[in-house]
Amino acid sequence: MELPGKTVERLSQYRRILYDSIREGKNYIYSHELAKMMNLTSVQVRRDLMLIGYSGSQSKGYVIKDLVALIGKIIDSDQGQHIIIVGMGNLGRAITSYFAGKRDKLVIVAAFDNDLQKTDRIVAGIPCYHINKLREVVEAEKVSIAVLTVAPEATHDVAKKLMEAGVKGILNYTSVPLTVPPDVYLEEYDIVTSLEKLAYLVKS
Amino acid sequence: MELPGKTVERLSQYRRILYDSIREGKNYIYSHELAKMMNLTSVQVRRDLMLIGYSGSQSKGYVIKDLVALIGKIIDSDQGQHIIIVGMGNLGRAITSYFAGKRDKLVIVAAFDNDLQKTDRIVAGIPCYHINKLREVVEAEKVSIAVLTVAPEATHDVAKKLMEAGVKGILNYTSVPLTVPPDVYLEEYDIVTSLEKLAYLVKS
DNA sequence: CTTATATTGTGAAACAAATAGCAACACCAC
DNA sequence: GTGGTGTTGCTATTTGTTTCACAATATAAG
Repeated sequence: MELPGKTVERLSQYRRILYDSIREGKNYIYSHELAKMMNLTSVQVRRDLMLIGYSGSQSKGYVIKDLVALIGKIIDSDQGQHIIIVGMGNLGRAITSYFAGKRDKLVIVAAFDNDLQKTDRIVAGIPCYHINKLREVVEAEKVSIAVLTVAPEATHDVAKKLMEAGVKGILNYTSVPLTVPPDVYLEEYDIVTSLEKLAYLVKS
Repeated sequence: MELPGKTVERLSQYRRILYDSIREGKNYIYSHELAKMMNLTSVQVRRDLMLIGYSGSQSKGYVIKDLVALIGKIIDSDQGQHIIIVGMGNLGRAITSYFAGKRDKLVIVAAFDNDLQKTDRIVAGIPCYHINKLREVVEAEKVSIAVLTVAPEATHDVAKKLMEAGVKGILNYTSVPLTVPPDVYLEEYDIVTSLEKLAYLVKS
């Protein structure tokens, strides 16, 4: 099953909201309720759920627990996936502490930096190694995803090392656009670009 | 002129790359060179430039200086725009130090927090106020854009305050989806969602 | 039982974005 | 000059995503 990227993003967010609903004691939810909480239309919610083949009850809506389980089957891997943070500056630390323990199936297992002050220690709760141990750790820990928060000038070099070590997903927070082969997946979010886009929109 | 959102994002990135090229002493650039640096096709570059009405020379390519100037006319406001960071935790500080001085026409003028340890001081180079001074500062400094990095439970409340104070663009880095009226622009980037999307892609 | 209401599920239309294809043109080598 | 090459600019097409419109269905009320 080949899901549109946007749908996958929304599934992740549906799940988070549904966890909250479960915590509040809800068992069922209507498409328009979920839509309202996510600031989109009920049609879009139903379309997304149709794409993953989930059916609700026409009077009670969707069974939250079942839906969460199905989203889990789609997004999560049974054995979980291991993540590393490369570049333990402000942003790297922020992401690490923010994410810590948020998801069962996604675990940040290590961080890397080239600053000897930070390496071979626990930083923000996870072990931080020198960048030259990257390959070793990636292979030993079976790391599949890397978050890239290094300085711009190091980006290309580090990205190359990551791919050579076998990382298949890169979340690039640097301002340098990357090129990856087709078997590697890349998500890029640049703060300056986001702010400039807003500046353009606000201006008009 | 109504530009596609994706085109605006790319324009921001073209400009950054073009600055580098100028620094290297280049005066002209071909669509395929720019495309290669950004990991897209030359057709896409030319179409973006067509949309903003820029014409290059058929043999020498585009005049970098002129192109940068035109992108500036589209994205920047003459008088510049003022930005605030709301929530001076790890992420807020990371964004502040990362962005500081990166752009002439976009200036971070203040930060806000509810932690008295951080307020009424300079944090990461900018003045940090208590959140209850938000409206006052937004009006005094003519702030048009806010970066939201507060705790999830405070998100809705703070977003409401921002809009009441007259902020027209919100960059939401919290995990809580926001709803905004049509005259306010919103960009949302959630780390968990990005990682889960990668997890889905890597899995298959 | 019948009707009114609220919901899901989905084909079709509309919209947005990326890609392909090609004419027009400038330059170079000869 | 003339032909070859490499480039831009633009139209048409394809692809991906969202929205519309409505049939089907379950429930509740009369």
